[in-house]
Amino acid sequence: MVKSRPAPPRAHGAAALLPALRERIARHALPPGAKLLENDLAREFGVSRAKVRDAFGALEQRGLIRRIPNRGAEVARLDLSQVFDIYAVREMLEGLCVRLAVQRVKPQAWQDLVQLFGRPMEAIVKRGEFEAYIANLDRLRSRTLEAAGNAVLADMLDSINDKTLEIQRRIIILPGRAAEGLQQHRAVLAAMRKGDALKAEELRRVNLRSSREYLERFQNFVL
Amino acid sequence: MVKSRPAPPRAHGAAALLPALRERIARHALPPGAKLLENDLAREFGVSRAKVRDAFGALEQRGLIRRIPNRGAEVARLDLSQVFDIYAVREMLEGLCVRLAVQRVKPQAWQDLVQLFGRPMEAIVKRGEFEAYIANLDRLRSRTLEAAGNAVLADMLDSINDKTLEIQRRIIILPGRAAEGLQQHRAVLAAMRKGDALKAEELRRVNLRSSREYLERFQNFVL
DNA sequence: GTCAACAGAATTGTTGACACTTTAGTTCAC
DNA sequence: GTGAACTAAAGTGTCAACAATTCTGTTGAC
Repeated sequence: MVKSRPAPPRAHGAAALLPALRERIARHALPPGAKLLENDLAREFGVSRAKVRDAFGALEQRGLIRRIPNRGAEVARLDLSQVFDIYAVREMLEGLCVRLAVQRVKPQAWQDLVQLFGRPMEAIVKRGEFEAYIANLDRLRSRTLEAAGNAVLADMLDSINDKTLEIQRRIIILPGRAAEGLQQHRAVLAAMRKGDALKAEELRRVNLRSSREYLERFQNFVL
Repeated sequence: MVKSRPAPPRAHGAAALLPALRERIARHALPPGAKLLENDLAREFGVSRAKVRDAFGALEQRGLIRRIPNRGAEVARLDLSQVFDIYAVREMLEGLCVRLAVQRVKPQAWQDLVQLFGRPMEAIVKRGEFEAYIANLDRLRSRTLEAAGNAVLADMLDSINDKTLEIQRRIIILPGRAAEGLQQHRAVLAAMRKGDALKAEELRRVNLRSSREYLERFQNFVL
């Protein structure tokens, strides 16, 4: 057998290791159940096994991998009940995030997003350009998180996002979901633009419950 | 100098290390800013430095310690704004916890706690027995968490608790706080006993906002 | 053909030594 | 005395070798 030459990582070094693994797990480049071999990763990233081990520790803390003594590490599997648990928490935290954001910045700050979620996003949904749709959703999300100015909250939503990113992507491509989601996000943005923090919070929670219902209805397809 | 003989830990071994450090930090046995020396801890717990290092990694992930390269680890300091950030998140999550708990178990299940928070707790508050007061509060808390049956939520509240345990203790001993808190907890329990999940959630949030206000008013004393 | 026992390979877990950085203390010029 | 330069000590970061465990493929009895 020829000496295996794994695909070279974008960046070498210990600094790149942990983010790269998070990304791969979140995007299911490493699917649930995949085994992580210390030696392979050490070679691929050009770091010592000890560093890989450290990264595994961090990933385990975040609940992204599962380690069994003497038997190695594998990407954690999410069963449906765990996903619903996450949704319950996420609904509260995303709602809080929107409320804080509205309370902390002036309403005009959202004008560009209101416009982006008007005609441009409608066209994107009509053409089925899911990547662009998701990218704009992410822009809204990060703008809101930044405006909320709560590091603890940001941390928790980050951790949740790592675990459910791929599931969110699969929900968005379900029939009718993108269009329905867009309507809901517009409603949230309208409340934000008016400076109505409580209404924006409630509408964001409605949006997440709606997403949750799609998951419930199409669970066999998504998981 | 005589060979130092540190106070022996309750239990030896790697398994005891992480919980012990969490406990010491949460209770300010290791106060904010205290330096953590790898060698000392390794000797004290009878484990290798590598294990101590692993534990440090976990503590850092949880935000309990701060590590500066080549300069070691010290217990993280919480400034007031961070504590308020935590309170905002905690209000949402504890509220969710109570709501889920009420929705998942039959109302009679809370009867013993309703009684405990009647006369017995009133006497405890009157006599200023803060340790007993806190112990019963903790019983209510863990019962609710268990009934909620949401592991993700439990994890997050756990993490929050580690960071603010000592602050909570200092708030409780503020003048009038224990008595006021008891009234609020009784109201929550009454709603729980009636099976009114939404009302219980709202009352729990009221309780946390009230606690937050005490902190705001007495911040110079608490921090 | 099936299964248990065994041997070798692969993988993880642990340890100790060593290099690097920071801190504290000392010396010495002025 | 004061402060800069140097030295020693303490502590952290890194790595490679070794030990222990699990996995895999093979053999052989029935």
